[in-house]
Amino acid sequence: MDNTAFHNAFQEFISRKGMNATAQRRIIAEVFFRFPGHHSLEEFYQRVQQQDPSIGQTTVYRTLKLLCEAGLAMEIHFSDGIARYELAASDSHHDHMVCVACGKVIEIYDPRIEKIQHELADKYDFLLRGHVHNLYGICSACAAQEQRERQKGGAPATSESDE
Amino acid sequence: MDNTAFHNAFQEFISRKGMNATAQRRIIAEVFFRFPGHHSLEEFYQRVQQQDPSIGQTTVYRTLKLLCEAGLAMEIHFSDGIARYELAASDSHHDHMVCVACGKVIEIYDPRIEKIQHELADKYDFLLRGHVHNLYGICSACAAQEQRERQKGGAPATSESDE
DNA sequence: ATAGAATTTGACATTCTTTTTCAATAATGC
DNA sequence: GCATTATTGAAAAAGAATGTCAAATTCTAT
Repeated sequence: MDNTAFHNAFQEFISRKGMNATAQRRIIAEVFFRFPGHHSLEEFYQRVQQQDPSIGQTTVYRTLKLLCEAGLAMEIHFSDGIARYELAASDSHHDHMVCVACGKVIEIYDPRIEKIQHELADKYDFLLRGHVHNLYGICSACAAQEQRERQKGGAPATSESDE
Repeated sequence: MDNTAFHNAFQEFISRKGMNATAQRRIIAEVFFRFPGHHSLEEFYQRVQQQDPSIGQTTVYRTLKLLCEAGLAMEIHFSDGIARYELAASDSHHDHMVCVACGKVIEIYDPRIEKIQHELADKYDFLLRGHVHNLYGICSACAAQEQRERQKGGAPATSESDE
């Protein structure tokens, strides 16, 4: 996969803001564009460390924010309170099915939803920059588990491990 | 509006877990059911304080978590890192249009999306418990503002007030 | 009603993440 | 090369979420 277009867009944003292109920013953007999925600051920091151990966490944090400002990244939240960052390219999608019992995340995609989103943005006169769409539920494995729990005891403090 | 059904559901959940019904829990649930929209812990705490100043923040926090566990509340996140809680009733919706420039939030609703969500849940074999659907963009007012900024100076540190 | 056991509460402490600060470093323009 | 300005990274600060624990409350069984 070639991320030249992303790098160019970031470069363009940087210079439009009158900022400098630095080695750190390039490396962090590189890692961000090449590391698919939704990851926390910590996870990106780990990856960046492997490329260049001298880069600090603060710089990774700031560069991720910068990527968000540039419209290239999106900050997303599931339900654990940790911010995650994801590529905000038009051909990437931000629809997730999250199991509230085991935390499993499945990426989902439905073109009809994309279409409706654009309609809604038009209706409310918004310039759409991105979206977060999370469906929360119980996956089949956890549902079966819960079923078993419930059949066993009458109502014995219904499993603490709900989170 | 009558929230008896909600109170009953909460009561039922409480006793099913073998917990006690207390005045605090009743008051907090009352405030939660009567205070429409999506609010932070702090906001609920303020409201609860007005009803009964002796109730502590910790208890509000715990009761909101409890309401989530009971499936009556949902924890939602926009992009400021603060958890908000919203009624998770089947006839309430969790679709928001958020302006990333001024922070304005508009509630949106489209029955087609609801329908597709159920289809997707079926497809991936999930028991749907709720969802969060946020569209991020620039509202018309902020878009106009941004346009003006851009035309003025060439690229004078393009407005710090981006958040 | 009342004692005893268990739960709940609320102030405070702790943990964890996010954000700011500031001196040192690096880049840029002259 | 030198002065100016931006950037970096360690550490501190701020802020939110969660844990602790003694005191208060609730429940259950007399």
